Amino acid sequence: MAQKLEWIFRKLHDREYKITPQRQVILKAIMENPSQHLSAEDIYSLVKTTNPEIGLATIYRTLDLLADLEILQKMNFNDGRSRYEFNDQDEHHHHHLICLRCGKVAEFEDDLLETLETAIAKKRGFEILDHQLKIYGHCKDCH
Amino acid sequence: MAQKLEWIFRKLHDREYKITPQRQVILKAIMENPSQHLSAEDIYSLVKTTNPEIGLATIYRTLDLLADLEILQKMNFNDGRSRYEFNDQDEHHHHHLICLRCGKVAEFEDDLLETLETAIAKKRGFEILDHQLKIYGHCKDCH
DNA sequence: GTACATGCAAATTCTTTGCAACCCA
DNA sequence: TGGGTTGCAAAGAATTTGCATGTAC
Repeated sequence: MAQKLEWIFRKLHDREYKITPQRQVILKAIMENPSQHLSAEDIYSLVKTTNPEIGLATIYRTLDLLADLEILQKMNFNDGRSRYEFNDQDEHHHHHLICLRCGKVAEFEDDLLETLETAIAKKRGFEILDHQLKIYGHCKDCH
Repeated sequence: MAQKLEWIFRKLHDREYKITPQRQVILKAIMENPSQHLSAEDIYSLVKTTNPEIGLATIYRTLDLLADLEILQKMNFNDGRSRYEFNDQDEHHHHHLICLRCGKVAEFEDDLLETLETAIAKKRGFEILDHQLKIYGHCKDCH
């Protein structure tokens, strides 16, 4: 984890972005809450406990930056706000099972899509960079 | 197409919703612009040419209603607004290829996901009602 | 020292809501 | 007729922006 942070700092540094305390605490907050699909507001409240003076605009600007750098992935679950999580390109992609009753979002891993992707790429001349699969339904508890 | 409209009117009627002229023109506008992934504002401008007095709030209320009835599907392409299209449950699901350069959204059909879905359903006890696959990359023209 | 970052508040944008007038069934 | 619907304007919610001040490098 410290290793991951270092890697990110280096990525920022390489592109001449400053490693500000705000950026550090925001990254730490996200890192300490894995698989939480945090919104800007979520991160704001997490970070305000240690850095009360931080502004919500800084959160938004930082999240935008990190998403541009492909460090975070910006996602949307149709609940009116964007949510963010690490974009671990080295790991397998994971997808989301969204319960329409309780709203819980679970994750699952999968490789099956890869065969599908190569087929699409060939057929449509589309260069695939990323994908997102959302499955809606009722989770075990609500079913 | 007239048949589809009739089916929708019947669905509305069955649930005691009124078939107002506004609802009719909104449905027609969406029907006459297939595969366009229209936003509320898009539909507003389409409809205003023939019904200048219509209000944007009516568009939103109608789209909400139609999405609740699963006549439309509400989708999100991270461009800051919701987009809508018919939810043709009888047809095969189609998914989206989103170009990160020009923003074009193309569709493709697929059944491969079904094997994946039954596996998930069994393993996680998750009852699947719907799914959405988005693939990001560069389209043929931008590549 | 300087250009990039931040905090604050105001502005924007999308969407929702309250309410009186309206009109489909 | 009467309750669902509409249009309008105002309210809300999420996100962005302008600008003076602050600070990483």
